[in-house]
Amino acid sequence: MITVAIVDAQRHTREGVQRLVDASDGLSCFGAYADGHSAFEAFERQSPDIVLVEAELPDMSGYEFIRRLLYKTPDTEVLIFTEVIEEEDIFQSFRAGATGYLSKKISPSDLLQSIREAYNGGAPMTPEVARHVVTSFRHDAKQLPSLSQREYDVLALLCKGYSSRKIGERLFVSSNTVRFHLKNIYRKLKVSSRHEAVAMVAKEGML
Amino acid sequence: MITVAIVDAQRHTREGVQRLVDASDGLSCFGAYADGHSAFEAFERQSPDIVLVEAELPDMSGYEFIRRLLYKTPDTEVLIFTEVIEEEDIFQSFRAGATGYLSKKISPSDLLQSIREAYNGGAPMTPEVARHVVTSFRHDAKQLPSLSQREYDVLALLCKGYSSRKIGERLFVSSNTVRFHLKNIYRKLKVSSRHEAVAMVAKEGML
DNA sequence: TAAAAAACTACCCGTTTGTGTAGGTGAAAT
DNA sequence: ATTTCACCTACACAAACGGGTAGTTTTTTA
Repeated sequence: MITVAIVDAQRHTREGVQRLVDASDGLSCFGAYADGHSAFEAFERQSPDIVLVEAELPDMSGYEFIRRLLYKTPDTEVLIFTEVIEEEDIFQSFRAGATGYLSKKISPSDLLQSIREAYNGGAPMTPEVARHVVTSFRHDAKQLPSLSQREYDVLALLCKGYSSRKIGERLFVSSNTVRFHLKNIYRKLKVSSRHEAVAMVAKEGML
Repeated sequence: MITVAIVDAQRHTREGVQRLVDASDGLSCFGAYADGHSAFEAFERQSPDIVLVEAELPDMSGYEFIRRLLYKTPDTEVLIFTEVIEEEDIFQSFRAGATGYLSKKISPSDLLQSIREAYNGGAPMTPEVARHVVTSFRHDAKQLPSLSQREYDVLALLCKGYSSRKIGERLFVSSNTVRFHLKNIYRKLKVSSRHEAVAMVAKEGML
């Protein structure tokens, strides 16, 4: 039996989910709560397997709720269940540890299916959300100045925070050589300091 | 009519997909190709709406295929369709511009459903893949040493690549003051150079 | 095999940086 | 009311850095 809790300010939503879940095979409603604090209170002794939570609760944001919940019970699967899909909120939620992100427009059967999918190691998302997530990985083929293999090695170590000397030790060359490579890297990247280079690598997501 | 092409080394797979697609409503098979080059040749005049491609082709990797294809026709939706799911390959593919990532274990009806979803602005993924993608966003709530507001300002500019002097100009303080703040930032972050600080900010995703 | 590219080392010079020390202001907390 | 904290400035010194020049070896490629 998979236990499901719903945290949502609207009574209408809570009751709807509760009825749906209780009426389905293999799922049972753990509880329904109007805000974050009453949910935490109820989870004091035992937590549900799955929690559906709104992106914005009256007393805290959805991702704050997630962060605090997972701090106590990291194995709970949290699904955002929201009316409005906000680009930034998607990423905040996943960063906080959400397992999925669903629109309230979803059909009842798809909602049940999503809950089961989350329980079975998936990450159910509304198609629109999935597209947002996937496109966030795209770099616009911003192709990187062609660095030589050695330059990549040096740059990689630089981005781990190593100094010229340390990089030299790692690569079995002198620090002079490292600085020589750095000069060429700077030229190709059009920067003029280590921290600029590291910043650019981070921003462009290269390497 | 949505046109679908399949690029896969195995004849068995190509023929299976071709038959499935042609037998379905609203989809038609644009063509089936055993490797990247023959696909590009065929796409010379016109491209299909959707391309299913293996993660590893005989003549190039799946993501190289994607990169080159999208360079010519950015509106094509490419779905990876693969036997083996490799963590790293998922991200490479999405970075290259893949719209979805499917396992060959998928059921025929789910495959058709996925193609339609891709066409309609979604990003179909096998549940396992979705979970990988979503967890990649998680930072383990590694919360950052508490920096003061000013220190955050300085750090932010540093991470944009500015020098002490430039930061000072931006914040209307002397470069000495900037260096003073940097000292304190280093102490709190347990680093001892600008590029280390930038590297840490990038890695931990703070700021 | 010859030419080109990459990798390596070294030295110089002016600037920036890291670190320490020493102090002044104003606002918030006790 | 005193302390704490963030914020600011200044100066000094050694170390590291960025940029230039110059040359050797190794590997790739034509």
